[in-house]
Order: sequence, then C-alpha cells, then structure tokens
Amino acid sequence: MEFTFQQFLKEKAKVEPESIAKILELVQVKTVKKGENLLEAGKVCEYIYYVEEGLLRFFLFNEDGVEYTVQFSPESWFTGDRNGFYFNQPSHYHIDAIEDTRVVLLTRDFIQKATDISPAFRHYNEFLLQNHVRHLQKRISLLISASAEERYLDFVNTYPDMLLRAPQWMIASYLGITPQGLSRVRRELAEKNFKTS
Amino acid sequence: MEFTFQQFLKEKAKVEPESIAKILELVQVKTVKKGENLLEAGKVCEYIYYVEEGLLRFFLFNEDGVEYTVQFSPESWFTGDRNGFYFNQPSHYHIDAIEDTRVVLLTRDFIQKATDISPAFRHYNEFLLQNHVRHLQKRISLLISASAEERYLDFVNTYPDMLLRAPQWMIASYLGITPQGLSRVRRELAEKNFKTS
DNA sequence: CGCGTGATTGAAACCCTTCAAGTTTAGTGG
DNA sequence: CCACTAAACTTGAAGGGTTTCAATCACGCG
Repeated sequence: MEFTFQQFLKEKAKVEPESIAKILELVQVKTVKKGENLLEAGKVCEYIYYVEEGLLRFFLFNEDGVEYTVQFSPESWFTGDRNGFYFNQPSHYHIDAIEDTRVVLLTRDFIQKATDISPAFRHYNEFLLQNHVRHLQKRISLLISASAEERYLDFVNTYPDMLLRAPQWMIASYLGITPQGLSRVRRELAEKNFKTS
Repeated sequence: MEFTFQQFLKEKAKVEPESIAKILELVQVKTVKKGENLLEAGKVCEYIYYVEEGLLRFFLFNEDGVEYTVQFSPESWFTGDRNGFYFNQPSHYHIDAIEDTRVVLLTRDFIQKATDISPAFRHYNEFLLQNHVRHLQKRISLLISASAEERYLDFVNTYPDMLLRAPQWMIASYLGITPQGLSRVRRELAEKNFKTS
C-alpha cells in the first residue's frame, strides 16, 4: 500500500541514482490525521502534495454550500491546486484527509531545483501534467455523455478500493449525483447482477 | 480578428526578438475549407494547431454515434489532441473546420526546437498547458453543479461571438444537452428578459 | 421551386433530485 | 463492553429538468 517518495523517484520517475539523495534533501514530510485540512479556499496553495500513505480529497463548495469532490488521492498520487500553485493565486479548492495521511511537501522552489538537478524528474513532472489533462478530459466526456450508472461503473473500475475507503456521499459528490441517487444506482446494479447470476 | 503566429510570438509569448525569425522558419501554414477535417479518431495527432484565422471544432463520437463537442478554437487559440500528441497514441477525437481556416502546424520536433531556442516560448508553452487545465476544471465544475441554463449563460459569456459562428446543435453538444434542450433554454431566457425589461 | 439542414414546439417518458421518513453503522463516554 | 448518539445509508413519493419522438416551421442553395 505504502509507496514512499524515494521509491517513486527511483521506480516511477527513474531519477538518476546520484540525484535521488539531493532531491530527497529538499523535501519535507508532514502527517495529518483523518479529517484535518491541508488547503482551504481563499488561501494560496503553497505545495504540491505527494501521498506516501493515506488518502486525501480535493473538493470545492458551490454557492449553495454543496460540496463537490474533484479528486481522490490515495498512495503514490500527487494532488494540490496546480493552477493556484502555478499562478500563485488564491485557491477555490479545499484538501482534507480522509484517512490518517503522510504527505511529502513539494514547494515551487523545490520543483524548480529538482527539474534543474534531474532531467528524468523534469520529464516525469511534465508527464504528470499531461496525464492530469487526460484524466480531466475523460471526466468531461463521462459527465457529458454517460448516465449516473455508467459513471459509477467507470469509477469502480478506476478506483476499485475507494468504495471501502471513502464514504458513499463523497463518492456521490465526485460522480455529480446525490447520495440518494447513488444508493439507488447501487441497488439497481445489485438487482441486475442477482438476476443474471 | 486575425492574429498571426508571428504576432502571437511577439505580443503574447514575448519571445526574444532575435528568436522570432528562427522559430518562424520552422513552421508550416495550412489552409482548410469549411467542413474539412484536420484530425480523425484512430489516427495519431501529429500537430498542435495554432489558428490564425477561422474556427475549428474538437469533438468526439460516443458509442451510439452521438457527437460531443469538446472545444471550439477561434483565432489565436491552440488546439490538437495534446495527449495523443504527447504520448504518440491514436486519438479518440476529431478536428473539423467550421469556417475556412488558416492554421500553423506545430510538430513535436518544432516544439522541442522552439523550447530550446527560446526560454520565453518554453514558459508560454507551459502556461498554455496550465491554462488548459484551468479551463477543463472549470468545465467539470459546471457540468457537475450547474443547470443547462447556467452552462449556457457561462458559454455566452466565455465565447460571445460563437453564437453567430457555430450552429446551435454544435453548441448544444458542447454544453452536454440536446439541440431541443438548448432551444428551450433560449426561449425561457428570452421570456424572462422580456418580462424584466 | 423543391430539397435538406437546422431550429422550434408539443407531449410523453425518463432520469435524477428533493423532501421526509426510516434503518443501519460507527464512534464515544460511561 | 454496552448504551447512546450522530452520521451515513436506504427507501418511498412527489416534482423538476431534460430527453425523446414526432411534427412543423424557416431558411439557403442547387
């Protein structure tokens, strides 16, 4: 489950071995308890977070006070308001811990230095951003064209363990439906599977 | 209306004057007539397109053959399947010309060279990607939380001239509603405005 | 003129929400 | 470890927004 930043640098980003120690010197680690907050709307997002262990949620409130979950970030994922971070502007988003979580904090300065030190890190950072775009585009396609049931099935496929780790109302808020709506979708799927099995 | 790639490099990207000629040497210009195709699903997107004049549409078909417009690209916008382009993979998307259009073709090789030649270009390229992310996030927020009417009003605000340039059914497919749905939204808004004026 | 495409309108159907209960589950203090 | 409470989940009924289907209207173009 756990996947440290060091492992990430070595195995995923394939950072040059001689650079790994240099990069690790530059980061801070922080632990937060379940329910604690890492970013709130109105503040500038000062870090990109790498999740070593635990689970974070990236979300926002609309003007009626209703929550919308934008992203779940389990182990080995990055999160943060990349836009507010990049443009140095107050964020519209919140980040909370759904479980006790250990994160690595990446500052603007860190990313500057790490991309200078390591071409592999620079490339992987670019890859991450491209991947993020791909993820967002898929989400838009689903929201435009798929029913609540289809979106739920896709979610289960993409995040198989999230059902066990996040409450259902958060998942509903990710899918863009109400908790009651999700409850019904699940019941209907259960009935279908019962009939066909 | 028209905004050439040269003007873009100079005024928007603020490319170093001595680099502009070098960069311009590396690009090709292409013209397409209304209705012609620049990219189709299944093929690898070989170019990022800069629109000097005209209007392009970036869209996809779902499995039922229904079209969904992902993005409109008028003058001075970039388009292309950045993901397929970056990962060198077949695209899921199509790009068609809605009007007679003149585009500048940017290859992978070009972007590599231009970012080497000009730090300003590299920065602006990164800025574009970040901006793209911002745009996608806003679209997701709207799709999750806003009604068809709210999405339409936001669209009119963002693309004021698109109503005159693109047929209504394309706009509907961008908003994630049916052409009939959009027609009704427009009628209801017209009735409201009539009452309050 | 006649054809095709796009826009509009009406009626019925459908998906999902809202509101208002209940039921279950999880956490807390005794 | 149990009892209590709050939060999460489920369920039903009614309602709203949007789609679907079908018909009609409007317009540009060969």
